[in-house]
Amino acid sequence: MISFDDFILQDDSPIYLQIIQYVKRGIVSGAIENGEEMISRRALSALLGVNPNTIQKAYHMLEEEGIIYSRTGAKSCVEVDEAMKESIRRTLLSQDTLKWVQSMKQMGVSMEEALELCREVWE
Amino acid sequence: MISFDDFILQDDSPIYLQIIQYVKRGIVSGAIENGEEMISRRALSALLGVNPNTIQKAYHMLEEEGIIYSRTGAKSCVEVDEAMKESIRRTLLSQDTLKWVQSMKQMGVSMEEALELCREVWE
DNA sequence: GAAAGTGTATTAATTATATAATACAGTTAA
DNA sequence: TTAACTGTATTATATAATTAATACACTTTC
Repeated sequence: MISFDDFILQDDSPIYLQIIQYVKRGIVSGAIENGEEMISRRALSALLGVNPNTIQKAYHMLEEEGIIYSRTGAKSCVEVDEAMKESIRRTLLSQDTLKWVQSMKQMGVSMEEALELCREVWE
Repeated sequence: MISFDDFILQDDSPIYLQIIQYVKRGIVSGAIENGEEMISRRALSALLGVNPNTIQKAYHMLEEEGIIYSRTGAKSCVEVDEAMKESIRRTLLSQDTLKWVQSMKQMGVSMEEALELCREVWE
C-alpha cells in the first residue's frame, strides 16, 4: 500500500498538487507500482494533518487523469500501464529540467557552472 | 531603465512573486545594475496586462527586502551593494538547484542521467 | 505655474485554496 | 450480520491572490 511515509511538504504550492506530484514521481521511480492500493483519504488526511477535502481533491484529479481508480467503499488503486508511465516520466523530467535550466540561464550561469552546481548539491 | 522587455509569466505561481524573481535574477546576471530606475508601476501594469495593485505588491516587497528604493512622485530605483548581490546569488542558485536535484532523486534519476538531461535541454 | 506622471492608500468584488462539520451509500472484516 | 472503514457529497467559513475603481500627495517636465 502506498503509505506516503516519506512525503514532505516541499514548497508553498497547493498541497493537493504536491500530493499529485508525489504519486507521479513515485510511479516514475518505480516505488509505486500498478495495482497498488492507495492509503485511504481519511488516513492520509490524519497522517499529513491536512483536511480530508484537500486529499479528496488530489485523489479526484488523479482519477480524472486516469492514474488511479476508485469505487465507493473500497480503497483506491493505482492503474497505470507502460504507456502512461512513460508519458508521466517524459513530462516530469523535461518540465522540471527545463524550468531549472531557464532559471540558470536567466541568472547568467553557464552550462559548465550549472553542471558543477548540480554535482555539489547532489552530495 | 528596467523595462521588463523579456519578462514572461513562467508558471502558475503568484504574479507578484514572479516579478520579484525576475528582478532578483536580473541582479544576479548583471542585467540589472545598482542605481537603475524601475519602470513605473502603472506602465508595468499596462505592459503585462496585470492589475496595478499586483505590481505594487511586488515593488513593495522588493522595497521591504531592501532591493529597491521608492519615494512618492519619483520612479523607484534599484539599490543593491555587493553584499546584497552575493546574498541573492547564493540563495537563488542553491534553492533552484536543490529543488531540481530533489525532484530528480525522487524520480530515481542518477546524477549522470541528470547531468545528461541538463546538457540535452540546454541546447 | 500647470500638466502629466508617479508612489501610496482605500474599499469592494472574485476566484482558488484550505478548513470544518456532517451525511450517506457501498465494501471489508470480525 | 454487524461494526468499522471507505468513497462521495454538501454547506459554510477563512485566507490569499487578483482585479477594479478611485483618491491624494509629491515629482518631473514643459
